[in-house]
Amino acid sequence: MSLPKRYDADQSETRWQNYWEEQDVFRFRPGSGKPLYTIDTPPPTVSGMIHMGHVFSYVQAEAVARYHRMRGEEVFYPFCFDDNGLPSERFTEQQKGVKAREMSRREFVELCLEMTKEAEKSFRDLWTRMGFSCDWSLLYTTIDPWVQRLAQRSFLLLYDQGRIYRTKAPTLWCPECMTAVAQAETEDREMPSRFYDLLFPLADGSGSIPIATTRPELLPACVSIFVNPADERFGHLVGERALVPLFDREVEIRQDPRVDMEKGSGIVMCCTFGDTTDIDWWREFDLDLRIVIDGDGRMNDEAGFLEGMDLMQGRRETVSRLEEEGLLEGGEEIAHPVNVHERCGTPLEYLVNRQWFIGVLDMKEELIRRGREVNWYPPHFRVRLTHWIENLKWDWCISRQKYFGVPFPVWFCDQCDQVVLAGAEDLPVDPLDGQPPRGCPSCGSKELRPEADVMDTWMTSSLTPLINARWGEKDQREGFVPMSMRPQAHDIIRTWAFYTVTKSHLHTESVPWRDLMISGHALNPSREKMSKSKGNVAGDPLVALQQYSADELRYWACRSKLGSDVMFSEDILGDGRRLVTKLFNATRFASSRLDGYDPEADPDLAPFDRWILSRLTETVRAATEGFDRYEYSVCMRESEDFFWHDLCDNYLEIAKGRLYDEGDHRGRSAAQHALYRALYGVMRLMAPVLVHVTEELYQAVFRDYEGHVSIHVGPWPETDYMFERALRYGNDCLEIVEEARRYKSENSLSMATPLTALRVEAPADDLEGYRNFEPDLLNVTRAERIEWAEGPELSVSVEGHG
RNA sequence: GGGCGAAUAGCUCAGGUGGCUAGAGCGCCUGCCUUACAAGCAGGAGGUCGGGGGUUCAAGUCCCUCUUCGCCCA
Repeated sequence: MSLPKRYDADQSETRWQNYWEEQDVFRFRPGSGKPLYTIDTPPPTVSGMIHMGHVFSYVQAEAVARYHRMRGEEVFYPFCFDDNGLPSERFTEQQKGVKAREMSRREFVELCLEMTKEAEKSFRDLWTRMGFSCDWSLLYTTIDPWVQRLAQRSFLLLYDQGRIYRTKAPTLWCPECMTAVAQAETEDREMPSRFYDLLFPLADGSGSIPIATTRPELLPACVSIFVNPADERFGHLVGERALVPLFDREVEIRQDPRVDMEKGSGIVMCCTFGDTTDIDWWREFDLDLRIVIDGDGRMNDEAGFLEGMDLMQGRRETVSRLEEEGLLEGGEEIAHPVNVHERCGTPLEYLVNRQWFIGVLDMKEELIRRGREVNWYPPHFRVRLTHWIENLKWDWCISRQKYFGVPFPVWFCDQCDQVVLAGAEDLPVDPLDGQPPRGCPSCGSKELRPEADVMDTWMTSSLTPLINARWGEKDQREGFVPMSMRPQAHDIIRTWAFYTVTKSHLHTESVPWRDLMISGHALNPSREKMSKSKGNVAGDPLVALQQYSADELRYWACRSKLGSDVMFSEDILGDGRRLVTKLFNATRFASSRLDGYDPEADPDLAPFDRWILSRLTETVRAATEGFDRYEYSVCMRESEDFFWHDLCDNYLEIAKGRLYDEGDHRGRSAAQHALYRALYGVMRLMAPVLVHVTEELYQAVFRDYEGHVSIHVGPWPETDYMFERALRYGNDCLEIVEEARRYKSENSLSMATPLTALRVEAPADDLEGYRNFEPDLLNVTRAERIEWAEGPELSVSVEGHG
C-alpha cells in the first residue's frame, strides 16, 4: 500500500477508531491464558464539562494499558461513570432549572438519570475521539442496579461486622445542599471576615472580659468560656461565671490548653457548635447542647430574638444590639480559612442529628499499613494518604439527606425503633418503593418505616475494585483481588484512594491494588489549576480537537513526568504535530525503498546496520524500564530521540546510498532489513501514545509482513539484539560524519557537495574497527576517499571539496 | 502553623544509586531546496543549575539553612 503525500489526521483517526471497534480489538478475553493486568479506572462524575485535566490523566493511564497489552498481558480496562450522588443532583438542578425538593422524588431521579445519560454520551464520544482502548462492554455506572446491589451488600456486611452504627451526633452539615457531608468532602477556603471583640460581664459584677469571635450570631449557643491554663492574664477567672451578652445566661469559665493565647483576646467562647474544638469540649466537659441553627441555615427558636433570620442577618442583628448595649469593643478585619462544602462552596455548620457512620478512627494504624503495602508511583504521594488518615477527626458519615443515590437497605420499626435490614437475596432494594421483607425481628410489628436517606456516593465508588471483580455476584471474576493498578490524580487521594483502601481492607483483608499511578493536574497558561469554572479555549478538549489531532493531545499529556502538574497551552501541541509528520514522512520514504524486502532473509549486515539495531535495543530497554514504573515520558523521550536523530538524521542518510543502489543486492537488502526492524521497532515504542498515526503506518507498511490485526495487539519490541562493538564504533563514526557536515556548513556548501578527502586519525587498536564503516562513511559524506592514520585519539579533518 | 513538591538556557522542561567541556524542544543567529520531510537539514550563540554554608579527590545531584512559588492539610 502506498502512502499519500500528506498525513490527514482527521480522517485517519476516525477511520482507525471505527476499525478498532468493528474488529473488537480491545475486548477483554478472560480465557486467553495470558497473565492478567487489571486496571481500576476511577469513574468520573458526569457533572458538567470535561476539561483538559481529565484528558491529561486518563491519557497517561490509557498509554499504560496499551503498553501492557503489547507486553502480552490480558488487559482488563473498563470505563465507568460515577453518576449517583450529589454532583449529579446539582448538575441536574442547574441544567434543568429545577429543585429536587419541589418535585416528587421519582420524577427527580428520572430526570437525573436522563441528564447523566446525556453527559455520559458526550464523555464517551470524547473518549472515542481520543482513541481510548477501554473495553466498552465492561462499562458500569454507580447507579446500575447490580452496582447498587453491591453497595448494599457492602453495607449489610459492614453492619454485621459492627462497623456501621447510627447515632445522633454532631455532623458536618451543608445548609445549602441540606445534607450531612463527610470530612473528605470539605475544603478550606480563605474568606474575608471580622474578629469582633465582645464583652462578657462577669456574674459577680466585678467587671467584664473581652472575647474575640468571628461568629457573634452563635452567642445564643454559648455554653462555656475557656482560657488557657498557662495564661497569667486570665488564670484567676477559672471557676468564675460570666453572663452571655444579650441572652443573660450564666456560663462557667473553664481552662483548657487548646485555647490559643495569641489569637484574638486569648479568651474564647464555646458554642454548640462553631468548630471541632467546641465539639471536643462539649463531649469532654459534658456541656449543655444549644443548637440554634436549622438545617437550612436559619436561626431557630433557641436563638431567641434571632429566630427566623439567616446567619448573616443574625450576625448583623447581634452586632447592632451589642453596639447599642455598649458590649462591642470594635474588631479587626481578617481573612481566615473557612471549612466549606467542596461541591457548592457554602460554609459548613456543625449540627446534631441522627446519621449513619462507618467507624474508621479506630483503624488508623491498619489503614496506614495498607497504604504502605501499595506501590505508589511516584512514591512521595504516599505520605498524603498517611497524613490524611492520621489527621482524621470524624468517623465516615455515610448518610445523605438527598434523593439520587443508592438507598440504605433499611427499615425502622415504628413500635420499638429496631433497625430492620433487607435480606441479602433481595438486593437491590429501595425501601421507599417496596414492602419490607419481614416484620420487626424484635417485636414482630409489621409497622415499619423506610430509611429515606441515601448513601454517600463514596459508599459505592469506594468499591470499584470489587465492582470490577463482580464481587459476590454469580459471575464473580477471579484474580481481581488485588487489582493490578489504579490510576488517579493526586487531588483525590484523600477520597477515592482512602475510601477504597478502607473498603478493601474491611471486605477482602487486602489492598485494593498492587500499584497506584498518581497523575498531576493540567494547568492553564496562567498556571492555575484547570477547573470547570475557568474553562478557557485551550481547556476544552472538544475545541482543541477541532484544531489538533488526538495524537497531538496525547503526545502533550505523555511528555510530562508522572505526578507533576503541567501547563497546557496551544503552542505546546505543535511539538506533537512535528513528530507525527516526521513519523509519517520517514515511513513513507522507507516504504518506497522496501520493494523486494524479504523478511525471512538473514542478510549480512553492514556495521552501521548493526549500529542502528543495537541503538534500537538500547532505546527499547530504556523505554521498557520507564513504562514499568509508569514513566511513559521516558519511553517517549528515548524513542523520539532515537527516531529523530539516530534513525532519520543519521541512519537514513547513511543507508540511502545502499537503498538506492539497485545493483548492490547484498548491501541493499541489509539496509532494508535494518531499516525495517529499526522503524517498526520505534513505531511500536510510540504506539501507546501516538495511537492513530502508528496504526495508519502499521497497516500501510508493516501489516503485510507481521500479520497482527493491529499494531496495538502486536508484540512489544525485543531487547536481545546487541553488538557492543558496532554500537561503540558507530557512535564514534558519527563524529566523522559531523566533521564533514560542519565543514560544508561553515563553507556555505550544500550537503550534496563532494569532498576531496577525509583524513581520520585513531588509535591503532581501533583503526580497524572504524575502517569497517568506510563504505557507508564515503556515501554519507560524499568524500572521494578516506585516509586512515594512527593517532592518539579520534580526529578528523577535511581536505578540500570539489 | 505542619507536610509534600518545585526553583536548571529568553520560554517549556530532561538530568535513578555524586564522576569527562550541564542536555532537549521551541525561540534566536548563519547557511543549505542533500535522490522522505522547508511542518525539513547542517552549523552556531545562549546557563556562576534560586541564595548561603557544609561533606567529598569530585556536588545540578548528598547534608544544613534561607528565599520564592504551587499543592495538600490544620
